[in-house]
Amino acid sequence: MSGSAIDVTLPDGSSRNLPASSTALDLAQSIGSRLAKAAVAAVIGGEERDLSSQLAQGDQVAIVTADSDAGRHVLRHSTAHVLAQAVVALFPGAKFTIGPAIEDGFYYDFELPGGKTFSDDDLQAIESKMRDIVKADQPFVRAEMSVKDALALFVDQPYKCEIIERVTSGASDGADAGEVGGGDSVSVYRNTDSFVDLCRGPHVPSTGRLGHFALMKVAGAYWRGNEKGPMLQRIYGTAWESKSALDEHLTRLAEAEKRDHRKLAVEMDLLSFPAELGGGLAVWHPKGAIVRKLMEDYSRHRHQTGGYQFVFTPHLANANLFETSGHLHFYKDGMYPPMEMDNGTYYPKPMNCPMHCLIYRDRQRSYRELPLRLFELGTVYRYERAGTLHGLLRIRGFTQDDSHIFCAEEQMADEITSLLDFVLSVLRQFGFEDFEFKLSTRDPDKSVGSDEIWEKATAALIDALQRHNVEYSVKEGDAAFYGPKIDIDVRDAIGRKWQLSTIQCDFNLPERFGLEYIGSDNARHRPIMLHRALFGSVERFFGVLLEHYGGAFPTWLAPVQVRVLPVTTAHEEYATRLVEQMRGEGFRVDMVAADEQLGKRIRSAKMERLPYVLVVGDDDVANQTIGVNPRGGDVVRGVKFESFMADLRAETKGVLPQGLSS
RNA sequence: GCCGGGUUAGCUCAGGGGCAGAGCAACCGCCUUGUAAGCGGUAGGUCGUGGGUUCAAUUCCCACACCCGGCUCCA
Repeated sequence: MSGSAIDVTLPDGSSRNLPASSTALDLAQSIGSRLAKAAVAAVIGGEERDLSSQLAQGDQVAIVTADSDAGRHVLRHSTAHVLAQAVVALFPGAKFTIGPAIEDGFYYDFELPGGKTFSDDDLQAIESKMRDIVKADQPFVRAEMSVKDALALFVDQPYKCEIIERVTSGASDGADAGEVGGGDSVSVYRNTDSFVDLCRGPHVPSTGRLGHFALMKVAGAYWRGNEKGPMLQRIYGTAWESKSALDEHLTRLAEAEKRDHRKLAVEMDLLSFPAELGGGLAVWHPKGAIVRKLMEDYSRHRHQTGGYQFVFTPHLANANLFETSGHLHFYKDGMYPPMEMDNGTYYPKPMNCPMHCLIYRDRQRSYRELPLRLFELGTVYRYERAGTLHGLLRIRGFTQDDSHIFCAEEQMADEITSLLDFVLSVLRQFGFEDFEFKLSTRDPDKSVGSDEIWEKATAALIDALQRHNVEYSVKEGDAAFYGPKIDIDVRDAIGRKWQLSTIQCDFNLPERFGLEYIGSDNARHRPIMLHRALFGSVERFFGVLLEHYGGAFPTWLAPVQVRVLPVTTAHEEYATRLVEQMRGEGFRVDMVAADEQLGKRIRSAKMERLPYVLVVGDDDVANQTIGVNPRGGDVVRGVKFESFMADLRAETKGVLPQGLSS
């Protein structure tokens, strides 16, 4: 081995001998030209660096390729720089702020002179300018400089100066670190004589490595996410390692758009949001209502057999109740305004828990009654700010599948553990298989109760998660004001994540309401309260389900399960007999008479996403058979009607108890 | 709440200071049909609401309601 050579170690443990002062790109080159072509950055000694970084003797080096998560992150971050350069070139005087890579893409926030805003036409012009920059194959040249020099360099860019000052003064909350790194010096990346951006990197070697991107939309965004700060103009884009990856992404977006629950709800005549009713308030049409009812029936069935007791509580309550619970203190702005009445002030309820506390407190409780599980499909009203409403997913009046479990402290861990089983089992019935767990902990500024009880409650939740042996992430400071919680996310049929269920531990409301039970020691004790919702909001869950199934509800949930189509009028009598028999067994069935051609009627049924279309003609009348056209399957002619019925019964059996299937 | 865009027939959308348009759906005929759009006809509108400019406003301006994309918020 010559003295002027170095050895570096690759991720697989092998080592490689290179000439001294070789760069990461040289290393990639020496491994293979295909790798070098795919390379966008390197990880040297655990740190993400540019490909132009020089390697030293003994370095651990991994080449980051464009088709990895880390590689796409680099591509997107670099593309954001190109966006900034294009905007600065096209809009003289524009101030650029931050431009990070995000899931599937990137954005960059700008402030335009005179408070101007971007239009869709601007977006096209900017994208075209970006393509010029890519074509010019400008290098990304890294430089480190002192804070003083950097401040001088960005003298016309107040937001950049603010970032530099915050990071170097140690005031950064971490969000800025992605831009500059930190320490006494900062790094910048220069593309041209006129364009240089503050950045930690790494970046691709040159803009020619980019190109599979698209600008998606323009939106307002607050500087530093601060509602009281200036409103900036944000441009969102997406960027990928190849044309095919970009196309796939755009196809996924189109697929998601097709599944949009607001669109499907109109197409399938499920529900609507009449403007006359006011924002965020829905009315349920018969076909949406039957699906919702089935969901609720299933929920009631599971709760009834799961040891819960049903309760009902009113929609309004005296302000005193919400003062006791603390809701008025923490969420007054999110509550509907009060109504003054002869004997006091009343509010529409934003939560059911205070009322369940009153039911508990109505009489003295014994330890023998615990855990006491109260369940209600309780409709609540929350004054969501106008700009936050979003179909069924963010709505002002909604129904929670809400339970409050009152238990002794020593029962808490077991109760949470069995609750997790219960939640997952219910969610699985709706076709969800992929779950993620999040533990939210206390925010000292927005909470009540002693440190001690918060620690106990958090420990109980962690214990339950560990007993289930599941991975979970921790969200610091995300808890409710009364206690920590576990939230459960699910992935839907096309891989999107939705937060649905929540299990919350509460030592505080029992104290505020003075809840007690008499223990076996004949002394008074304070119960623990567990809040939990599986669907969360029935409306929101319905919206998620609609997108998850793309409108094609499974047979047990479908508004119409079977449609019978007589080939001609002559077969209508036979068709009617079949319909009556199926309805007699509780199935949801209809018939469309032969006023239109069969092909047209089949098409309509398919567009309505019906699970089964039965076609009956001469052969079928003669042989007591049907033609079965199942959703997503092949047509089978000459099926014995009884055989189809046996399959249909088997398919829907056991979800709901007898008598609740419609 | 903030920034931007939007609202025309039941739905999807075109149009544009001077008689309001299409496709699908609906309704009425004809066709009697074997697995994803048969043919013909009819009807359907205070162009989101209110105000303003104008000889004239669905079109331009303002306000409000609702919707969409984000931001912020989300017990």
